[in-house]
Amino acid sequence: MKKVSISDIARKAGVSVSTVSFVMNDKAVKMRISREVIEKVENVAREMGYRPNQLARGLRTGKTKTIGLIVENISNAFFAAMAKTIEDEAKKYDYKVVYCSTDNDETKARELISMLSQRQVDGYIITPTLNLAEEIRRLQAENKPVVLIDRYFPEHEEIPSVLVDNYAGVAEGMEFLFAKGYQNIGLVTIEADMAHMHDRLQAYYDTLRKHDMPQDRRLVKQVPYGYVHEAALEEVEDFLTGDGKDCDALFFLTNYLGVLGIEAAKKLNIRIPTDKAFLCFDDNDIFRLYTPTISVIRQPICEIGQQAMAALIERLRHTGTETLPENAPIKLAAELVPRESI
Amino acid sequence: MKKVSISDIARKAGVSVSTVSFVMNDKAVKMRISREVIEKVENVAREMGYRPNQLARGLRTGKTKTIGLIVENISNAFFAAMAKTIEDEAKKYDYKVVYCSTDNDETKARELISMLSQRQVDGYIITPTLNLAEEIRRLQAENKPVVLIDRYFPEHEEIPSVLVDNYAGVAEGMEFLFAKGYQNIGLVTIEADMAHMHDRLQAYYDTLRKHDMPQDRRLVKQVPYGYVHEAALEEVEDFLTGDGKDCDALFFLTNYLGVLGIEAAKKLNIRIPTDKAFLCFDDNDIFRLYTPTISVIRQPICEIGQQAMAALIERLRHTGTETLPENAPIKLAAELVPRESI
DNA sequence: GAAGAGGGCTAAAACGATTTAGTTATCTTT
DNA sequence: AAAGATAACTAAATCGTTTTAGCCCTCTTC
Repeated sequence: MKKVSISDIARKAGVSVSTVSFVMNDKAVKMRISREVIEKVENVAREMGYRPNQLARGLRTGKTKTIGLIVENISNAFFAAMAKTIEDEAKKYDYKVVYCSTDNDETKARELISMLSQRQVDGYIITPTLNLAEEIRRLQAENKPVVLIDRYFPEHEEIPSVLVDNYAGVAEGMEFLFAKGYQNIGLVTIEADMAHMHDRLQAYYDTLRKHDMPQDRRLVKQVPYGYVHEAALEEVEDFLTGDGKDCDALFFLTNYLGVLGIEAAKKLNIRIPTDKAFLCFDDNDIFRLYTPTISVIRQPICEIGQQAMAALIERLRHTGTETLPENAPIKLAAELVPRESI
Repeated sequence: MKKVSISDIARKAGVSVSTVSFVMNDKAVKMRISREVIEKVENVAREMGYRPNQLARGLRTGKTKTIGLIVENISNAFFAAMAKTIEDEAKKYDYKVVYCSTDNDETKARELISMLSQRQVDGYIITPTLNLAEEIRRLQAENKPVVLIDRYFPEHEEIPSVLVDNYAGVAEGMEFLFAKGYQNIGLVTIEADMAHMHDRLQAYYDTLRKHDMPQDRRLVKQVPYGYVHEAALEEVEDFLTGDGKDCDALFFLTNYLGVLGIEAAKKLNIRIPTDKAFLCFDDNDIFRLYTPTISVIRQPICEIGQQAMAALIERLRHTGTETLPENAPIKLAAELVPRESI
C-alpha cells in the first residue's frame, strides 16, 4: 500500500492539485474556493488518510519546521532534562527537534552540524565544543539562526548564548563554605578549555583572594577529559588521599565529578561532612537521595531551555534582519541548595 | 549566502547536472565519466563547500537514511542509555536516528508516529503504549519496518520485538530472595496494563506458588501511572507503613519505583536490609552508589539495542519480502546483580 | 566505407509539495 | 451590449536531487 499524495486526492476529488493544496493549507477561503469543493476535498483527504510529505514541503518552502539540538551527551541527566524542556518548548511554537550528542568531540560536532545542515533544519541550539565558532559562523552566514546553551564564546558576541551565571554561582558556593567556617577548600574540575569552566575556576580563585586566603594550585585537581569511569575515579581517589588530603571541604565543578566524588569517598571511608564537606555544581537525583544529601549549586535548566528557545524563535521570525538587539550572553542566576553535606 | 546546489557546481564546472550527480555518488566510473571531469567536479564541489540536500535526495529516492526511535521518556536513564546504543549502532549502518518520547501517552504516541511518517523515516524502533498495534500495522502496510523494544504485543506476532525476559528475570530475583531466607516478600509495581509488566507480575505469583507461599494481594502495591513525584512517593510510603509493614523484603518492578523506594525508606527510617531487603528490576547509577548498594536485576540494554537495530536493518534490506523468518519476541536474559541490600 | 561497438557525456522526467500567474465563466455597471 | 469586475478554479514553474534513455563521436572490423 503506497502513501497517498496530493495528486491522488486531486484525481479522486476531480479537482486540480493546486486546489487541494489550498484547502490543505487553509488558504481555500483566500483563494475563493467554494464551500462544496472545500468539503469534498477535505472528505476525500480524510478518507484516503492523507499526510503531507514533509520532505517535498520542505524542499519547496525551504522551511522544515525542525530545529537541531546538539548537546554533549544526551544520556547525561543535565542534558537529558534540557532536551526534554526544549522539545516541549519547541512544540509550543510548532517545531520538532532532532537531537544528537557530540561526546565533547570537536570532529563529531562538526559532522553533526553538517548532517543537520544537510537535513535543512531551520535553526540550531548548540552546546559547543572547542573551536566550533567558525563552523557556527558559517551557519549564520547561511541565514540559519543559532543559539548556544551551557557554553559560549566570549570573543564571539555575534553568536547569542544562554547559560547559567557560572562565576556568580561558584562565588556564592564559596561564600557559603566560608560562612560555614571551612578554611581549606579543594576544587575538583575538568580541563578549563572552554569559557564556562574558566569562569567557574576564576570565581574560586577570586573568592579565595577576596578572603585573603592562599591560592594553592595543589588544591585544584583537574580530571582529564575522556577518561573511562574507572580511570577518572582513580584520579579523584588519588587526589583525596594525596594533595587534597587535608582539605576540610571539596567543591566539585560538575555533576559527574560530584558523583565520582561520592563514589571515591565511599570507597575511602571518608565521612561527609565530618571529614570533608561536599559541594557540587549542578544537581542530580543521586545528590538528593544520598546519605548524607549533597549540597549543590543548581542550574535553572528549564529557564535556560525556555530562553534559548525564545531567542531562537525570535531569530527565526526575523530572519534576514542581520542586526539583532541583544546578543551578549544571557546569564541566568544559579541557586544554592544547602543539604546535609555541609 | 545561499547554499550551493548541484546545478551551481554543474555551471561552474561546465558540465551537466547528471554528471555532477554521478560523481558525487561514486557512480562516475560506472557511467564512464573521464578522470579529468571527475577531478574537476570534485574540486569545484570541494571549493564551493557542496553538501547534498537530503530533502531533495529523500524525495527522489524514497529513502531518508533515517530511523525513528520512540521511547517512553528520553530523560529516564534506561531509555537514555538505550537511545545512545541505538544511535551508535545506527551509525554503523549509516543511518541517523531521530528520537521522541511518548510519556506513555497513547495519543502522543500516535502523533509521533504520524509526524515521523510525514518526515518519511525509513523504519521505526518503538517502545509501544497500549492500543498502538493498529497504528503500527498501518506502518507495516506502507512497507515501513517496525521493531518493538522493551514491550510487545503477545497477540501480534507479525510485529517483531526485542526485550528482556521479564518473567525469567523476576523469577530469578524471587528465587534469590527465597534462597536468602526471606519469607514475606512485598511487590511494588505499576499498572500491569501491558504484557511486559504482566509477565513480571505473573512471575512473582508463580514463584510464590511454586514455593507453596500464600499469594496475598495486599502485599502487591500498584502505584498509579501519571502521578507526580510527590504523590507517587506518598503512595510508596503509605504501603511501607501500611500493608507492606511486615514484609521482610521488597521487590520493585521498575527502576523509578526503586528510587521512590529508597527515598521513602530514607524518610521513614527503614533500615536496608535489616528491616527490609530491597531488590529492584533494572539498574541505575543511584543503586550502585547508595548506602547500602541496591541489588538489581539488570537488563541487557546494549544487547537489546543492538538486536533491535540488527532486526530492523535486516527488514530494511528485504523490504518487499513480506514474510520474514523469525518473528516471535526475542527475549534476552536478565542478570541478577547482588549487592548489599539483600 | 558501412555497420557496429563502445566511450563520454547530457536531457529530461520524476519525486510531492507550494505558489504565481493565468483562464474561463458569470455578474455588474453604464 | 460592451467593458470591467469578480468568483472559482487550474497550469505550470519550482525546489534539488536521481536515474533512464539517448545522443554524438571515434574506433574497429569486415
